[in-house]
Amino acid sequence: MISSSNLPPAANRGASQPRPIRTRMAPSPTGTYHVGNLATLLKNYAWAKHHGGRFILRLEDTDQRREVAGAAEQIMEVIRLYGLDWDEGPDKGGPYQPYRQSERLEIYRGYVDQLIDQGHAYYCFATSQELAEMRQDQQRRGLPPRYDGRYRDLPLAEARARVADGQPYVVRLKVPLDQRIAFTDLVRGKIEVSSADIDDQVILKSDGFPTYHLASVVDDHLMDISHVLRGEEWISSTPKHVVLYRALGWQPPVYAHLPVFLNPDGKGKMSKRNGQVSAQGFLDQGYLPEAMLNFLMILGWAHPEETEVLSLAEYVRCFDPADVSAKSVVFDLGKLNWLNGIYIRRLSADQLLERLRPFVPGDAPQDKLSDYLELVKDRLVKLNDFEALTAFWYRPVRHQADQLLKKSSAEQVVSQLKTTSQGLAAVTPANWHAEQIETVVRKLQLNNHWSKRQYFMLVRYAVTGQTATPPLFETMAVLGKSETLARLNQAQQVV
RNA sequence: GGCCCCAUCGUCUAACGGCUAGGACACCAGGUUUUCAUCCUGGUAAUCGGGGUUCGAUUCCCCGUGGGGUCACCA
Repeated sequence: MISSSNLPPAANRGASQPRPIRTRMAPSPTGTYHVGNLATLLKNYAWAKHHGGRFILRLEDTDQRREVAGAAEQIMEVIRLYGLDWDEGPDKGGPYQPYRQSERLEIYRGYVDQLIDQGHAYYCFATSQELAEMRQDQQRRGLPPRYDGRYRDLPLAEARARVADGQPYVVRLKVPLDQRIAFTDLVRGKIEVSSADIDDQVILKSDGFPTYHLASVVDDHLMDISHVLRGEEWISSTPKHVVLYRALGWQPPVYAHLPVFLNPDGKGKMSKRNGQVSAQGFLDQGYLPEAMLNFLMILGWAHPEETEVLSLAEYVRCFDPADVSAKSVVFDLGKLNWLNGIYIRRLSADQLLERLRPFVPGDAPQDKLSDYLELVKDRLVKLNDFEALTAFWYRPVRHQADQLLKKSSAEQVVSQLKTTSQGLAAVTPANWHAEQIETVVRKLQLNNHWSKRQYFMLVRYAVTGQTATPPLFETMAVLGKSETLARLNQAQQVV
């Protein structure tokens, strides 16, 4: 055998099969799915697909108290609404099932016992109240709140006696006293902390459920997860996980900690208090899923050619977690709106109409929708703008006298409106087209030497009750002859 | 407060240690136009501060400052 002692360990494995790339997203069914989680999911998905690997969905339902009925289904639903999917998961199974942590309790229990037997974990009998008091006391004295290790050195035999006696307990990880704990983050390089700064984490709760720390480490290992891409807020937990991997004698996955999203005002982690955060909520507002995904792609990451509008396939082709920004990023709604507009305008009339269905108000006439859409398409930022943009066509308008009289006298306005009504009344219903209306109205404007600006705006406001509308003649054509005339008359009455 | 992470236009970013620091959004101005929008053209705008290393720092190192994250029987 050739000596390879001066080669790094990885070199020794060079000849063997490369490890398959497997990533995961592990949502907790405690509420609605956050866009930050969706962005993380997208990156995990892309990285697995980039390598032809597999993307796993795992349910972290280890907190019985916070679990919300139906949340798991909603989360899976919304992920699919965004056009993403997983290769293995709670609903479709897979070679490493089950993918629901509440169904894996015996597995965790086995490793907890092993850790206790090997001296890497211990029973702790401190009550929640006791711990709360301890923390209060520490804070009062200006000390960092920490577990003080009061049961760390209780002889195992005694602890087991107490357990047998029926005393409630948790199991804590026995973190080494003073070691350097290091790991490599794909985004930031080496991160190192002292184990002295790590608390003895609870790994098994008194209800027999594992905590996140234990469950995720065990599952990531057992499910052969190669890369863990997760939010930056996990950086400080990662050393705990590294300690656990060591205690269990396993190799940690490759980590990449992704930037957190900051509120649009730039202050603090994006939160419900400061606006929309739920992935479903953005869809409900009329953001297109593909626009959202595109936005999440370029938030904190740039395409090699700086392309900003790109498909999921292109993203999968180019994405590399090492290229992700290390700094937290502001969730810039302005840019999202811009992208959404682009994606809306890219849709065909039929496609757009289909997407619009849920946003069409009940009182909008179905047979006119495509006419409206034609005129309003360039003005839609979000699909739910449709109602505000089109309501004047099918709902009564109210005129403000001062708006009608803004640019000229009452006599002038009445005369203009009356003349216009008469002129348009002469147009036969069969000829009620934008071109014909335009011919009539333009002729009136020229013959009477009216200001084009003033006159057109007057007619616009009289007919729609608004000062900003789609092109006037098309708008009147879609509105119909009788309604147009009725509104011109109504405006006269107001003056 | 302890620990950790981060720092290029307002925002998201690009720039083997080597150009007038580039692009996009937003903003402003102009064009098209009956308004609004779309579309086109142009413009304002940045390397946090101080020390090093170097012929040369946006880039590497240190300190400061600022921002963020985290310190649960939640994930």
